[in-house]
Amino acid sequence: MENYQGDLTDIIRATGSSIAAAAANTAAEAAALPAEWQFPNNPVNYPPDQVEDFGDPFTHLRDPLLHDVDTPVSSGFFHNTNIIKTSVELETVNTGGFVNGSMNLAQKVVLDDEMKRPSNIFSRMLQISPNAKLPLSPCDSPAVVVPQLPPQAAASPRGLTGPPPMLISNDHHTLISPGSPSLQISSPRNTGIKRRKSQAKKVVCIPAPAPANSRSSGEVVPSDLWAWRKYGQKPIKGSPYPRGYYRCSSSKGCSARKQVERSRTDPNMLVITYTSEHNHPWPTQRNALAGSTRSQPSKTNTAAKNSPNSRAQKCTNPKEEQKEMITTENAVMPSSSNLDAPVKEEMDQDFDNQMDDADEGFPHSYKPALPDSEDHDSFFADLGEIEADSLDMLFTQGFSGDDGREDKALDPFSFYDWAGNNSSTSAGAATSTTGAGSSYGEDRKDPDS
DNA sequence: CGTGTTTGACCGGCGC
DNA sequence: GCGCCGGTCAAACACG
Repeated sequence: MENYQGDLTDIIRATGSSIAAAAANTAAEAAALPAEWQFPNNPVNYPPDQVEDFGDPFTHLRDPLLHDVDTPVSSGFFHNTNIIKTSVELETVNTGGFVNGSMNLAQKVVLDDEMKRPSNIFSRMLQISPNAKLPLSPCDSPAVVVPQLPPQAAASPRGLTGPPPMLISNDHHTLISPGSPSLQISSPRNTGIKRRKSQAKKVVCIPAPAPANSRSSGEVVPSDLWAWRKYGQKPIKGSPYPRGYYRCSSSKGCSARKQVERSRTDPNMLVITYTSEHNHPWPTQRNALAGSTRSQPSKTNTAAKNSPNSRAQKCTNPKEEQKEMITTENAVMPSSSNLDAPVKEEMDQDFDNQMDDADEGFPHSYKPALPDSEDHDSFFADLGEIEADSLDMLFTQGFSGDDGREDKALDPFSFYDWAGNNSSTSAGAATSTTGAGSSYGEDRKDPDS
C-alpha cells in the first residue's frame, strides 16, 4: 500500500461518493448547471452506484465491502448538494495527493488491491488491509497521520468564501473541501485483526475533546443525524479507553452499527468504526430521531466544545502500522465536513465478492427527503426540528454560499454534537467510562442468567 | 410510556 | 482443547 497524500478527496469521495453517484445521474443536469451549488432536483434517483456511507454523516463513504451498490442512502441531505456534482467528477479517485487550496492535506493511503467495483467509489478508494490491526485505532497508525491544519485553516476553516463546500482539485482527482475535516481512510487489510467474518468496516477518526474535558473517561461521541443506541461497552485490551457499541435505532431492522473509542495514542481523536449499513432512509424526520432526545446536543455547547481547531491534529501514532489509511483533512463531507476527521475504512478481503452480492442497501427507490436547492430553507426548517442549529450551520456552511450566510457557526463539530455535557446523549456519550461492562475476565463465569 | 444507557453475562472467533 | 478477547444480549435503570 502506498500512501497517497492526498486529501480530502477521500472524504469527499467518501462523502460525496454516494452522492457523486447520484450526481452522476444528474450529471447531465449538473453540467447544465452553473457551477453553483445546487441541490439536485431529483434527489430521488440514486444511481446504482451510489455509495453507502453506512449512513453516517461522517462518512459518506460507502462500504465497499458490504454494499456497494445501490444503496442510496445516506445522508441524504447531502446528496442534494452540489457536492454531489463535484463528487462525481471525483470518481477517479485518488490519486495523489493534492491539496486543498485552502486547507490541509491529508494523507491517503491507497490500498493496494484493485478495486473491483468501479462503480463503487469507495471501492476504488479504499481497500482493506487485513493486516492492520483494528485494535489499534486507525488513528493511531502512522499512516493515518493527519496533518495539522494551518493555523488559519484551523482557525477558520471556513474561511472559504466560496459556497461550495467541496472543491475539486485541478486534477480532478481530489476534492477539497474547505474546512473539511480530515478524513482517513484505511483499507487495511487487517490481517492481524480477528474480524469475525468478513465484515466491511468503515473507520472514521475525528477529533474528540480531550478526555480531560469530556467526562471523565467517558467517551464523547459526536452525534450524527442517525439515531444510535448504545448497546454495549467494553474495555479494550491495550487501550485505556473503553469502546462503546452502538446500533442504529432509527429503524428497527437496521443493522447499522458503530463502535466508538478513543484513539489510544491520541486521546484527542475518536475512532468510530461503522459496520453494516443502514437499511432505511436517512432520518430527516423527527420520527427518525424519536427517542433520541437525549442525543440532542446542547446546542450551546457544541460550538464551544468543538473547537476543532485545537483538536484537529494529527493522530499521533506510534506504533502500529496500519498501513492503509487515508486521511483527508478538510474533506468536504457535509457532515463531517468540518470535522477534521480522518476517516478510514477497512474492509475485509473478500468484500469484493460480497459486495457484488450484497445489494442490500436501500432500494433504489429510496428517497430521502431532500431539500430543494432553492428551497433549502424550508428544508432547514424541517431539519430544524431535529437540530436546527446544527443543521443550519452545516448547511450554511456547506452549502451556502449563496446567501452569504456566515459561517461562524459552521463548525462542523457542532453538527455532531459532542456530548460532553449532555449526560447521556445517545450518540454518544457514552460515557461510560466506567468501563465497564464486561471485562475481560468475566467471560463465562457464572451464568446465571 | 417510549427510548436510551449501563453493565454483567454469554457467544463465538482466533491463536496457542 | 483451552483461554483470551471482541462483540452482543438483555435486564435493570434513567430520562423526558
